[in-house]
Amino acid sequence: MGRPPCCDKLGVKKGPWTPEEDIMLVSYVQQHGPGNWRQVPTNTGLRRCSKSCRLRWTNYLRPGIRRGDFTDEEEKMIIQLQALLGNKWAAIASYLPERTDNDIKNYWNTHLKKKLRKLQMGSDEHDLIHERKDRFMCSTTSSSSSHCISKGQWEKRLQTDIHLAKQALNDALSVDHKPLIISPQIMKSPTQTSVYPSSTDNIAKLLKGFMKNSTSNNKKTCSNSSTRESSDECKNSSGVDLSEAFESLFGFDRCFGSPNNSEFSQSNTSNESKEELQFTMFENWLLDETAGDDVVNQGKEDLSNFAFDETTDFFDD
DNA sequence: AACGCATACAACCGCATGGAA
DNA sequence: ATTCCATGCGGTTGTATGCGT
Repeated sequence: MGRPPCCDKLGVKKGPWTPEEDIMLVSYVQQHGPGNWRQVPTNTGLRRCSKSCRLRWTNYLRPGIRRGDFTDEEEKMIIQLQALLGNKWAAIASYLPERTDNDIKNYWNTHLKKKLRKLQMGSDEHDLIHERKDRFMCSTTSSSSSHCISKGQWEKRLQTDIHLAKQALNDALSVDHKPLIISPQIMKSPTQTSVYPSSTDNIAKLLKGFMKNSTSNNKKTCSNSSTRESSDECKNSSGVDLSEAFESLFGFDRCFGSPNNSEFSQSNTSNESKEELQFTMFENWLLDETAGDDVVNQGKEDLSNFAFDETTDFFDD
């Protein structure tokens, strides 16, 4: 029996999301929380497949997503984890809570794959290639190795590392599916909120880009690009000040600290009672999500002890 | 300035999985 | 035990943008 399509193909919009659609989706999730995606198109009026809504939320609108350049630390971590786990992007993403699996996957495919290939093919000298292969093997394996090892040893070590990684994953999953925080930046942060900007940022950037585009080219809708630059024009084609509308929707953003997190939140006036009112179920859900990381951090040293120090010169040529 | 190619990334597609009925 | 549904996941595609000629 064939599986029915996840959504009616007729009348379902595809392609890039507009800021208006984003706002509709985020406001819905704010009220109802994520989940029950099947109901989202019906309840929001979005002419999108439920799957598309979920994907848009998890990959772009969800709070806590950091976009843009990957740090060296993140890069190394991805390489390490990819070596251990393979293309298990969701598993890898669980170690980089600010990044989505999609982002990591894209980054791997567009940057890291190439970098590694270059590293392996970069030298004409055969010996040098061997030396680098050995370095690669050393650097992608156990933290405890400070010298290069034979292939057999390397395979054994890899198995051990996989075992450790699995253990760490189990640990992570056993504590209420909280992500394992490895990033030093996150470790250092006194509260999770400072590294957990709301989705406001994501849409704020997007909106600004949209406004820029819509003023110069009304017929073209832009969606999503973190690279879109700012514009002072924040009205859409219908004259609605989207930034204001957005602010009214997401004024709670300031509750999550980080004043530089949101361009919109900067213009907020302090109003405690208003803030309290805006402290919705959605926020509680967010806060719940951020709780308990300290507990998770315990006993996660197996994986966090990966020898980043051994790979610090990984891309040095 | 125009064109073509390369790159980056958002979004889609189809399959897998787990849970409820 | 079986079916159905919701969601998760990884691979792939489409398109905007950048860059070189």
